[in-house]
Amino acid sequence: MKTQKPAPSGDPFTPVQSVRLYETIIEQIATLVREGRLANGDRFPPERQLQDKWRVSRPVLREAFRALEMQGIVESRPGDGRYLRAERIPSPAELRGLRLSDNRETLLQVWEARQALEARAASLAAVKASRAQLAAIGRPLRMLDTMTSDAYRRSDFNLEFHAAIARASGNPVLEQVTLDLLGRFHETGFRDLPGPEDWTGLQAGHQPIYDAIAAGDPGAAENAVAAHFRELRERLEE
Amino acid sequence: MKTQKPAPSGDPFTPVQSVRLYETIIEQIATLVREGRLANGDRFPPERQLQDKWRVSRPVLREAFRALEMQGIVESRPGDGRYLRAERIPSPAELRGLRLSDNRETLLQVWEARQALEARAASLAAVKASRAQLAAIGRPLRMLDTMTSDAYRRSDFNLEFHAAIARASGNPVLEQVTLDLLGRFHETGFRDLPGPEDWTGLQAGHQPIYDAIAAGDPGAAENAVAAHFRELRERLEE
DNA sequence: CCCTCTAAATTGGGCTACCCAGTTTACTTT
DNA sequence: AAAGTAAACTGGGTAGCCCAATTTAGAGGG
Repeated sequence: MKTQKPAPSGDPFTPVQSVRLYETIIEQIATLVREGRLANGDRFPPERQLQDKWRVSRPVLREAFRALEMQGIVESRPGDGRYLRAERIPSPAELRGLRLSDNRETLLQVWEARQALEARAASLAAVKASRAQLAAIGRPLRMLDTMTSDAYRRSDFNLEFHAAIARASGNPVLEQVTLDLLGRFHETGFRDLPGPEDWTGLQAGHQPIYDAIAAGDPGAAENAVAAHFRELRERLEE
Repeated sequence: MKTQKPAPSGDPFTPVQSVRLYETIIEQIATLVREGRLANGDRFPPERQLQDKWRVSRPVLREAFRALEMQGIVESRPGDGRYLRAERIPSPAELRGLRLSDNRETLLQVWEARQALEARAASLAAVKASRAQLAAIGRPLRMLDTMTSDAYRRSDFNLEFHAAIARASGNPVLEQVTLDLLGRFHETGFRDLPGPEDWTGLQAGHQPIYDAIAAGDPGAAENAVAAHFRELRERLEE
């Protein structure tokens, strides 16, 4: 942490979080789709037209479309138009992605979701992992073993280890979702958690996972992941 | 499907997908964070200053920040400034969310990830579901049973059923991730899949899940979900 | 000296108007 | 009828302006 401003959020009266215009525009678009006035491959009306219909400026319109564009819901083709690339528009809550506070509870929740996903990933990896992918899993493990004190880089290697397993599952969807949670997990204070001294314990939990995958035993891999999470969970709950 | 323009994408030479300015700005921001020049609670430099430093217009800056804002990575406070609300900025690929094509393969991948998550969710729901939540699971099931031909509304009830289980898990993170996949699954052509005639088979797969949750048996719930997915998967693979 | 109140500076939210480059469309020409 | 060309249209991007909320600095009073 750096300057770490006091995070001005201590006011008792709720911040009310005024609604941004671009959000209401996203709502409008969602309505458009929900009512069936626009289907999957269709082209949106041009900016200038929507701007007129919804009474907002072009920049605001573009903010909304940009946000949807990044989610893969809309595709923009310069000189051509914008196209719907989804069957439905997720609710604002879904679009927002999950907002995690960094209390112990949400940490455990992320943990739980990760366990479900990574157990599966490990199981698949045990069957499908290539030699290169196996090496990718082993590398951060060895680094983790070698490193001594640098907690920051250690946490990176921990992330790398789990990411490598997700990748080795051969399922891009599983991988992306796991990566996402991995990221959010990092946010939610990775270093708070294992006592700074028992990094060896962490490593001890990783090794069996690697071994099971290397041995090509999906059941063992799944169990090893479950055991790893269970142990860290217990350490966390006390 | 409606007008369904021919989806102008058949050109052999790759579309190259020119990089948008706002994406490069996101890269810049990510770099800022990666290099440690900005940490979690910190405030960003003001728009006018970044605009000067990065040589882009304010609208472009705002598009970038808006996109990050929707992901919960940045918080904007009018009259105050923008704050980092994450430990790291996801890679562009992660930010993009997953782009799914609607071939059979990605469908199976989504399937796999869903199975991992929903089995867990059902297991948790069996232990923690309240009466109201149980009712919420049962309702779409009954509707599914009653309805006859309207495939569209049927698919909605199917979604509702799975969403209710995710919610009953009591784990918001698990719920959100599942919901996200559920949405993408819908995109990827829900109706292609079960033969339009054996909706009863679908219902037959749902019932045991409900029963196991109602009975408070986590193991049975997990197995019921696994069986349900396995069956549909087989039907899909042929 | 400290607290309170006020006014100016700062910051994000939003709009208007303009220019540019790629695409499509319509029209002319061959 | 086919090919070529110019105009119209569309998203990408910029510049400059105003507004409201917030912070900050300073004046004033105890």
